[in-house]
Order: sequence, then C-alpha cells, then structure tokens
Amino acid sequence: MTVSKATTDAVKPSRPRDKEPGDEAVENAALQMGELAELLGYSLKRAQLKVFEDFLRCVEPLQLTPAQFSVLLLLDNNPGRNQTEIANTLGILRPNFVSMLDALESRDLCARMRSTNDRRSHILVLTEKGRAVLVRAKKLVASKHEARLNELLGPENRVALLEMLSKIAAEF
Amino acid sequence: MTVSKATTDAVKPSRPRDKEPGDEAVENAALQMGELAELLGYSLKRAQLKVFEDFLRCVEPLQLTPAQFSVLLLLDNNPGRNQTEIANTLGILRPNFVSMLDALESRDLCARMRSTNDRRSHILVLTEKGRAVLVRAKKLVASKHEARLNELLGPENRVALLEMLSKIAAEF
DNA sequence: TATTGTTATACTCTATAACTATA
DNA sequence: TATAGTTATAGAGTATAACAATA
Repeated sequence: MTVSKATTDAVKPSRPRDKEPGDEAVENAALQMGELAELLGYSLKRAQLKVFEDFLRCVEPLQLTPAQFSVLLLLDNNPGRNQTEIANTLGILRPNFVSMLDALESRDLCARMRSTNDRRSHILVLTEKGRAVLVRAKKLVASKHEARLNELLGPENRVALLEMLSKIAAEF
Repeated sequence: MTVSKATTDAVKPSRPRDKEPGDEAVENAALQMGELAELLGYSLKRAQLKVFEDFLRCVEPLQLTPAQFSVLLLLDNNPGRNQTEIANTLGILRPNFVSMLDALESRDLCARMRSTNDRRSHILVLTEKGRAVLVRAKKLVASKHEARLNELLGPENRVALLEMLSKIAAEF
C-alpha cells in the first residue's frame, strides 16, 4: 500500500541543508517534515492507519474489520440491546449501521429479533457461530495484534498510551 | 455530530450487573464497552477523530483541512520538490493529489511550475498568500489546538504520547 | 407527535488502471 | 522502456432527509 511505503519514507528525516549549487546527486533525499513532526494529529493519524492495517492482517483468517469486531464485542457484552443503542455507542449512524448488520447477519454471526415490548425495535443477538468467531478473534487480537504492540512499546508504555488516548477520546 | 455524541456515551462505563428481574426502569444505562476499553486501535481511532475535529475548529477562519495544512507545511520546508515527492511523503496517492493541488492552487495558496530539467515534473511552490496563510495557520494551531492538548495532558505527557505515536507510525 | 429501522442519496477518502508527454 | 502528471472510476466511510411501522 502506498500509505505504508510513504510512512516509512516520511519517518526517516535527513539533513535540512539548503540546496547548494552542484549537488544534484544528493537531490533525492528524504524530505524535511518540519513542524509536522510535532503535530500530534499527524502522528495520531499515521499510527491509527498502521494499527488498523495490522489488525486486519492478524484477524484476516476470520475476515473481520475493526468495526465489525467492535460490533460483535458489544453485542456479547450487552445482550438485549437494539440497533440504535449499539450504533450510538460505537459512533455509527443508524442508517449506516443497517448495511453493516446485513453483512454480519448474512454470515450468520448475529441476528435481529423483533422486540415484544416495542415492536419497532430489533433486539440484536450473537448467534452460536458469532460467539465462536468472536472467541477466535479475541485470541488472535490478543496473541498477535496487541502482543506486537506490547513488544514495540513495552507493557507500561502501552498502558500509558491507552490512558492518554482514552482521555482524549472522552474529554477533548 | 453523532460520532461525538456517541463517543461521550461510550466513554462513561457503568455497572456490568446482569439484568435482574424487576429493574426495567434502569434499562437505559450506558453500555458495557468490555474488551473494547483495552483495544488500543479503538481508542486510537476515537482520539484521532476528536483531534481532527478540534483542528478544523481551531483553523476554521483559514478553511484548511489537516491534509491541506500538511501540504503547505511540507512545501514551505522543501522548496523545489515535485508532486510525486510531496504526495509520497504524506502518504497521498499521486492521482488523489491532483485535485488537492487544484483546490490549493485555485485559492492561490501554491503554484505548479514546469521543471526546466525534467519537463515532465511540476515543481511546487508556495505563493506569497500561501506563505501568509501558513504563518497564520501555524499560529492558530499552536495557540489554540496544541495548547488545548497540552492543557489536557500536561506538557510531559504530550511529548511522551507524541513519541509513542511516532514510533508506531514508523516501526509498527 | 416521536421513535425505530430503513431507503435513498451525496460527499469525502482511498485505491487501481490507463492515458499523455516527456525522458 | 520508464516516469510524472493526469483522467476515469470504483469502493469504503460518513452524513442528511424522508418514509413506513409503531409507540
């Protein structure tokens, strides 16, 4: 993917010298990132892309995107909830959640059930297969994906990073 | 925006108790995030959305997106480069960079100049106005955007966060 | 009148193939 | 033959309005 390749290029800075006459040979060096290296949002975006790429690789045998994984996880932890509640919690708009659920339901990972209390709403439930896939996905994520992050950052740094990101997501 | 609203909901966890008979009144509580609270990629994504939202707000008088800001910054720090070099460094695909440049050029923020050495390539230059806008943007970003992040995290945490994100972007 | 799920739609991002003009 | 910029296009992701069924 071009993004990954470019990320690598972008991350090895080199000398900032002004172009002096007579060094056409050194012309093709890495570019100066300048103030971009200090912009939190920039690194945040690049890091997020890398982490999502790795997630997809690690969980590839199960063909789950990060968004689909988060839906299955939430259904497992919150039985008896309807589409609006699940979608809102994940920051997914209700209209966009419809096709997401269609995809999961067509793979027999979850099912919609008409609520008896309120016949407008669909109670979402994990199927047997959905639970099994979720268990396997959690194992892959823990043993491959999060393990790699732990290795790169160290356990204590990983926790500190998670805390700061959660704080930004919640309070910023 | 629904995403922001949902983010807030998602971030205040509550008790995980099983649904006991006879508490229909407490039914509408915040959902359990479960293992999602430990998933780095999830918080990374939510944090990134928040930070980009704030960037747009802070720099709104100049009508610059994070991507456009990064292009102007890179042009300022790397005179004499062509489209491919700038696009690759930012992880933008060359075809997609064309319309981005069209937008910036139509606002007289930068210009394409045929290279005399290699008449295939366009050397990118900031215009006078582009330089002025960039200076104003940098001030807004520093005084409003990054300042708010500094306030939320504290200066030393902010640096630690930036280092970890850069490491992930570069090495993960 | 309000809400749930849904459809339709549009706009942005991202991605690939192929063209043109130069080299 | 290869490269720089471009066009066309397709697919995700995200956003809003409006409708039918139900409350």
